[in-house]
Amino acid sequence: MRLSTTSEYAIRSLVYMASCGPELCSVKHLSEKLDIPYKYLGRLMATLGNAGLISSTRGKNGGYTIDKPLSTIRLLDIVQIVDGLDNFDRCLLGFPECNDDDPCPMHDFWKEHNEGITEMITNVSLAEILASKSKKF
Amino acid sequence: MRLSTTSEYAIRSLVYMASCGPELCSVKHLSEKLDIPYKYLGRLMATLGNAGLISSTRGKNGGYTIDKPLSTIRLLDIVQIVDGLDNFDRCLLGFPECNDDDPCPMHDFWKEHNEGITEMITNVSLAEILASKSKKF
DNA sequence: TACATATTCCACCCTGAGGTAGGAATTATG
DNA sequence: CATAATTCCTACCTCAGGGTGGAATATGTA
Repeated sequence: MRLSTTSEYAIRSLVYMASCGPELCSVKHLSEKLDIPYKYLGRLMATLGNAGLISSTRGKNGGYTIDKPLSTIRLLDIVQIVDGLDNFDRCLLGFPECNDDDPCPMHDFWKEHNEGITEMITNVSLAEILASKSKKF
Repeated sequence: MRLSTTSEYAIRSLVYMASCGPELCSVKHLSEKLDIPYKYLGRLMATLGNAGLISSTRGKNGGYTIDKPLSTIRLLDIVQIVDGLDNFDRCLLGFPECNDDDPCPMHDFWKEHNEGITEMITNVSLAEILASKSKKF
């Protein structure tokens, strides 16, 4: 019942970048601010860049920036790029066919939570997350 | 947002055993009925036995049986034995200190789902699961 | 040129899932 | 009673994938 470490890194990095506005964030800066391994974060940011979620600038004073409206970047998009969506909207016992008509033994107990989480990651965007009162990244 | 494969195996096996009543279930029988790798299931059942959740009988016509009231075996107990509880009641972004007073950026969005799931696995027992109308194991 | 930064390739460690090989206990059967 | 069959049990081995670090390369700025 958790995200992968990589997804955690990605979300935290993007939330921090969003909080910094349009200015460039280098991997080194992000790594130090968020206490994320530098090399690993470098590759993760490249992945997010290749997916079109962020854009990069090389050379001195380079870095990454978010060049899309924050409300268009949903949690779902981030997780999908990093980990895929196989672990979401999934039968708790792993049955490929599990629904109201042909439920697994856990279906009735799992359904509401599964749907709630799926709805949450689908609808929550960086804009909503930034509006929270958190002091952490 | 899923259980480990091993936890899935454990729950499915115990639900099936519960549905069989007090009679012995061999690993071979369970493996074939539930389509779970034989050797892997053997070790898993031994683990559940060592933890006291089920009891074993060796020799011909031997197997495993549940000798406790089904209402006393909670989903939490099963998952705890197999995987531990580190992945439950956990901050979505991995912060060790995350609560209403010092929340992470995702806290407000994750809290209700986290609490709901924790409450579900804590309160649902094999007795309730057996009462469901599922035809799968 | 010198430096800072992104980007890519390779090697490593740990864990989960699964397999191989045998030992220990109990029962069926000649 | 003796032996074979069945079953639990335990110790290692393999393999893939996630997370990590080192090193080298590409690309831009001062």
